[in-house]
Amino acid sequence: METTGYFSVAEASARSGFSPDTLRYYDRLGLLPRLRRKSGRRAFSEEDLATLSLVASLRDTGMPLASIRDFMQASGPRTVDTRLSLLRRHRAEVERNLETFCKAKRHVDFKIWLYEEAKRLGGLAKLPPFDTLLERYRKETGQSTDW
Amino acid sequence: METTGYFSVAEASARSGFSPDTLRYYDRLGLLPRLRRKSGRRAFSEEDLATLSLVASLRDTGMPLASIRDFMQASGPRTVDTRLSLLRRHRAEVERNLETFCKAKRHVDFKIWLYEEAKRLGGLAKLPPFDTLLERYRKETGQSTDW
DNA sequence: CCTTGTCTTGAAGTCAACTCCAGATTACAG
DNA sequence: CTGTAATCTGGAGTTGACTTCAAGACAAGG
Repeated sequence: METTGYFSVAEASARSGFSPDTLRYYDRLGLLPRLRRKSGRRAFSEEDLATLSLVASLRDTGMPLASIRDFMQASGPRTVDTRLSLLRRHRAEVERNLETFCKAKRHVDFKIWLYEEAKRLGGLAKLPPFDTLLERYRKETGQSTDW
Repeated sequence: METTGYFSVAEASARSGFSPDTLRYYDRLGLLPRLRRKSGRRAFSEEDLATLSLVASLRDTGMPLASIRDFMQASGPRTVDTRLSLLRRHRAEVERNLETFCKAKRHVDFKIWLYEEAKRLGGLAKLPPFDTLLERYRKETGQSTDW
């Protein structure tokens, strides 16, 4: 149990949402350079948990683990500059991914609308020509169809 | 060259953005059930290109290729119902992914703000306590900090 | 007709991110 | 003190999505 201000792998797993195996894997990859050991066993501090939360966010926005490692291992007098530069580069990438994602989502939304329309009319065969459908969709939903 | 209304792998690649190898791979997985052959070679129709565009959107929103195959192979009298149900299930997933993604992005945005602040103050060590920083960030940017 | 470029296949290789395993060690409850 | 549960390590296995390869087929231009 947590009495020392440090957490075991199992506790860190419960608090971070990563599996124990994934935590050990991340440690091995060097994603947690400040993680300490107590008699051979990993002892996660609050700071390590905060690091894990950032790891999750970077990973969830598509940053490769190798880049997360580079970020986490940045140290020395230029730490701030290095990290800022890595984060800004990543944010640009994230912006592009979000754009791609939303565009693709709009395509999926249109397809759902289209099959709902087909269902209402009683079959795919009964749908009007594609151009007409696009027109109607834009009119009814106000969505752009730029995919 | 395109004279027959059909496209070779290379042409379909140019028009879809998928590599020729990826197109053959997708065909092998069954993502293009309506794709035909002319004397042994793949002949992509306009319809196939439209299918590929949807494949891209489904993939870009995180649908596994096996699920895309299931969607594309749905046929028979219940095609519309089957596809609608798959698409709706997927959209729910997409909604969740988008939520996760945006939350993670906000975390990254905050980190950038934090390192900019550290730079302005002349080092990480000069930053005020974390709670204070969160407060300031919320005030200055109007962003929630729910990560 | 012949060369050249594009296509075909099935199989193997790659890569990222886990995930699992075996065998050894150690902390803690009874 | 002893048994059990959690941890450790190094390494192997898995999954998904490609990517590359080798060997053969064939169409079109010169």
